[in-house]
Amino acid sequence: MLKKVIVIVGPTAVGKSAVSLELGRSLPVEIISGDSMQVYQGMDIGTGKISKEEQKAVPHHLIDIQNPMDTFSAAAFQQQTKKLIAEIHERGNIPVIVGGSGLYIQAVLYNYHFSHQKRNEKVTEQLEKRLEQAGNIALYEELASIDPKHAETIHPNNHRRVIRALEVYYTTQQTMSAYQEKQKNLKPLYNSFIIGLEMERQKLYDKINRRVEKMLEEGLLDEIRVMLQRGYREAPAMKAIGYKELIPYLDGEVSLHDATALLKRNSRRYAKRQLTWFKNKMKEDVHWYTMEEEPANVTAAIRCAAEKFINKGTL
RNA sequence: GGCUCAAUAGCUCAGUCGGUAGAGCAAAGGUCUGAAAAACCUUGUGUCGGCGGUUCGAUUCCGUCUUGAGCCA
Repeated sequence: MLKKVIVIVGPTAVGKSAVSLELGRSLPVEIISGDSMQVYQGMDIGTGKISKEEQKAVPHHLIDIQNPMDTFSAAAFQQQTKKLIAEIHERGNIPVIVGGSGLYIQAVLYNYHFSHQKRNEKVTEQLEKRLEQAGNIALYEELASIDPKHAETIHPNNHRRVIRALEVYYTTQQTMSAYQEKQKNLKPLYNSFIIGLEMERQKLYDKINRRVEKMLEEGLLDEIRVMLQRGYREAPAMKAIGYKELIPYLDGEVSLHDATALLKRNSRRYAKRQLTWFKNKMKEDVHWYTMEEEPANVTAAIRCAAEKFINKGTL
């Protein structure tokens, strides 16, 4: 019997956190953030973290667990989340994973077997150097001769994935497709109830634009200044939307107006990418809810469905 | 009131020596197995301001009207 897990997914700014807090108010749940950027300390406003008080009202996990200097990863998320889920079940609670990082959540729910080899940055760097000298076609052809099947799924311009595939091969002597071959018939790890939140596109975009304005009012620029003072300029986490667009403004390279416009646009495009992931990768598993005029009614309906799911059968 | 210039994609504009059009941005769609808020791929959306005239054929030339900008009164 698989154990129960509730999941809330959806594009940025639809209101996932609010719904999760509502569930937490009346159901025996603990919340696991499924967000690749909320793990980082010191990045609060830009990543849309809920307040410390709200975090206390319901137990929250995987927020502020990582120094921005260190890279987090889908595999690390998977490992920690599986452990957390077991602990939460032991306490007699139901875990609620809420977030918008598709790969992260997918890796947990469908039990992806990542290659045993961690990312090896030295090898990556060497490959990046070679790419610069020899060009992307050369590296791509190298991959094609080693693992033609995997190469077919990657566009030659997608350096990152070409390099990663080569890196896996050179450090483990196994091809990417060999790894994927082994996990053809993966079964879901949990009995999961996946709630998808959506909203009419234009309304979502308006909400995103407003949210960006609000973040600025709340002091996003100061938050970034502090991050820069602490020496995190080159940290991978600073590639997050909200940070990477405003740093050039703080450096005096672009106007605040232009930086903000870019930030809004990137947020909109991000929301669209999230939607294509959830709709196409997890489609038949997601129960969609539309967050329209009366969010309170939708939230109530979701709460009801979640309660039914919790009470159905055994834990 | 007179003169000049403009009016083409959601926006900024290019262009057609007359054969119904194309860039950038915005946008849409998609890919994804250890950076995923990352990285990458695909796509042109149009009464060419309205109405007439010339012409086999007008977005292009001519007239007129409308709107906007500038100049002169």
